[in-house]
Order: sequence, then structure tokens, then C-alpha cells
Amino acid sequence: MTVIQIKDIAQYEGQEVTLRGWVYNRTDKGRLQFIQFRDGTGIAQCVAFKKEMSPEAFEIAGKLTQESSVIVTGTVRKDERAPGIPGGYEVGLSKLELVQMADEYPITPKDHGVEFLMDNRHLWVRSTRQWAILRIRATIINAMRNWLDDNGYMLVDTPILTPSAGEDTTTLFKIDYFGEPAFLAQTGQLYNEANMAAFGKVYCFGPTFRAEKSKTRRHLMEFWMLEPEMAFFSLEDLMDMEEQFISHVVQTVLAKHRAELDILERDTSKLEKVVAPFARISYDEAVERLQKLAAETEDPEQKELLQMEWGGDFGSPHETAIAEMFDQPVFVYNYPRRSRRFTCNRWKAAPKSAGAWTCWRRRATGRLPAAVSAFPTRR
RNA sequence: UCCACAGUAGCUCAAUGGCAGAGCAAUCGGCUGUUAACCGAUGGGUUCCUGGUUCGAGUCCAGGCUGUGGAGCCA
Repeated sequence: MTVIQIKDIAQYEGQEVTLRGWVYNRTDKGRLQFIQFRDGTGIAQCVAFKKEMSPEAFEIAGKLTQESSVIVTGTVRKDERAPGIPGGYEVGLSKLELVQMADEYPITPKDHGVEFLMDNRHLWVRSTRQWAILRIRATIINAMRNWLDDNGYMLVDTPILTPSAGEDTTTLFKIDYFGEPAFLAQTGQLYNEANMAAFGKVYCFGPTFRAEKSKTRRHLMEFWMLEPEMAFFSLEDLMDMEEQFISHVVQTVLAKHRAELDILERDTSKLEKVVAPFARISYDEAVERLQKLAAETEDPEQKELLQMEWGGDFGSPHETAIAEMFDQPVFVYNYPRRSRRFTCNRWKAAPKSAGAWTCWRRRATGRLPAAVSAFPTRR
């Protein structure tokens, strides 16, 4: 008895194998049962035919509910009709051992609302879409760390319990530290500015917290943030580094996760264009482009949203509009100093610049998405 | 914090102010190639909460709660 993983099913054509997993869906055809079976690595169709099994095992096969756990044994055969991930192969069952019959599993292979799904998050992670998202998330984290480790950056973890704010712009989560106030970290920046002077190029990657009841797709109270800090880096060095880094992450995901991106129905042609160098425009040019766009826009509501004076900061509609002007991510650099409230080094090549930059890309409607926990905190 | 929309069966949603409904899920029956199978049957309700208008409220009004989308703040 060879226990295999579904992702490797093609290697076992003609062989008898054992699969251990859960029933994803089942189609009852009387003397024939099609069981969509998942084991965490993929989904394979198992076919139970009455004449090829013991009467007891076939009776169980006909009663399996969604997400019941089962150990099955059968012969792998190639069949174009077989759905699954990877698909194209199915298992003709000879044995079936029930581990646990699932009772009243709430999530069906149909549409559900987000509220309901979040209430059942512990089960939602079993569905294909969440499966794909979390697998890609793991690769993104791996690729980010690999690139930094391979390019001379050293990981230094920074504290999660901190005595004060790192950036004074956002609200901190206050906690009781043996009678003294302490806060959940909102950034590792201050610690790694110190570590940077010891090691040259460092980064931290961990959970950060913002006690804001904000309500946009760019805000979360708890998220994982990667923060590199580098000594003697110019603004151009920063943009060079960031575009190399992002390109590596995106291209790694494309190379490893075609099946998952397919499940997510993602247009990969957009991701394929995420290759350094990215577009770069100055703050001045961004403002000019927005003013031109606002002048040409017919829709009065959109026209109002796109209004932009030099010296102001960009709002969500501005970010989206600029990002949509380019096929690739775009840097906006040389912000006016007065538009940035947090600490930025003055950039000598542009006296009025704060040396700040942001990188925006299409689709995510704004800044690059941060990594999120598998069980995101909601307000 | 502001604006808009929503809350009805386990889920997704219907229902001119006039008998509370469908599909899926569950249970039972049928079928050897299903792809969210199909066909037949059965069970399933504090219509978010409180109050009001009305002969009569899921539906109209007031307040509240919860959620979704957008804005602001911000990363």
C-alpha cells in the first residue's frame, strides 16, 4: 500500500495507491459514485463502482457527506474527463475506510457571503479559492526572504511589544504590561534603523498592528509587514532595489503557481509585465497628469474626485488613476516636503523633495498589497 | 467619522400593504461518466431588534444593532 499525495498522481498511473483526505463533493449515479477528494495538495476524482468494491464499502461511499474524512485505495488511471487539481487522472476505488462522517458541513460548493464565510473561517480555508490564496501567500513570503537573504540583507526580528510609537501618525493598541502601558508594534523601523548601522542592510518581517477602524481594502488592524532598512542608500538605490525585489517575487509566483492563479481567475498577462525597470514619474509629473485627466473627464463626480493642487497629497482616486496609466508598477518620487508628515531624509538632488516615494500598481488599486494572516483580524 | 445599500429556511435569494416561497444543503428513493450532475419525495421560519401607523406589516415610519461598497484617515 503506497500512500501518495494528489499533486504527484500522474507519476502513479496504473499503480495501486492509497489516498488520505476529505470529500470535497460527490456525484451519485446509482451504482457509480464520483467522489471529488482532496488531501491538501490537490483534488482527485475517485470513482466507486459497485461491482469493484465490497457491499459495505460501496454503501459507505454512497452516504459520504461533504468534508467527511476517508482513506481510500484504488488504481490510478488516465482519463481526460476527470476533473481535479491537477486533473486528468482518477482513482478507481477498491477499498474505502471511513474515518469520520462529517455532520452538517455549512459551506457548500456554491456562493456564500463574506460575513458567513468569516464566521466559518476555520472551514473556509478548505475551499479551493482560499487554498490557492494561502499557497501563493506562502510562496510570496518565501520569495521575499530569499531575495533579501541572497542580496546581502540580514534578518533582524524586532519586538512586538513596544514602549512607544514608531510612527506617531497612527493609533496604537494599548496593552497592560504588568501595570505599565505598552503597545503592539506598528512598525519595526526604529529598531532596524539602529540595526542598519550595525549590519548595513537589514530587514524585519512580522505582524504589525494599527488600532484604526478604517474601512478600505488597504487597511487592516493586524497585518504582516516587511521592512528593509539600508545604510547609504540614495532615492535611486531604493527604487532600484524595490523594483528588483518585487519583480523577483511576482515572477516566482508565476513560475510556481499557474494552477492557483487559474483558480483565482487572475489575468496573468498583467503579472507578466511586472519586470524591472518600472515606470518612474516625479511628483510634479503625477500632479500634471492628474490635472490633465481631470480636465478631460466628462463625469462630474469623477472630475471632482480627481481635483489636485500642487503640494497636496494623493487620495485613493488619484492613486488609482495614476496606476491605471501604466502597464507596470509606477514609482512617484520627489514629493514636496510639506506633504509628508512623517520623517524623511531631505534628498539633495531635489531641494523641495522629502525623498519620499511610493510605488503603485494596477489592479490592487494603489500601493502594493501587504501580506495578511490566514485568520485576519476584523474590527 | 461621513455617504450609499442591505439584513427573510443551514446557505444564496424571491415575495403590489392581503395564505411565508424557490434553488442549493440535509434526509429518503431512482440512474455506469458526473463536472456546482439530473429526476421524484420529505423535513426545515422569532422575516435582525424595539416601538409606531394600519382592519391587516417581511413590505410603510422612527430609533438602534450588524454587515457590504465608497470616501476620509493611513500603510
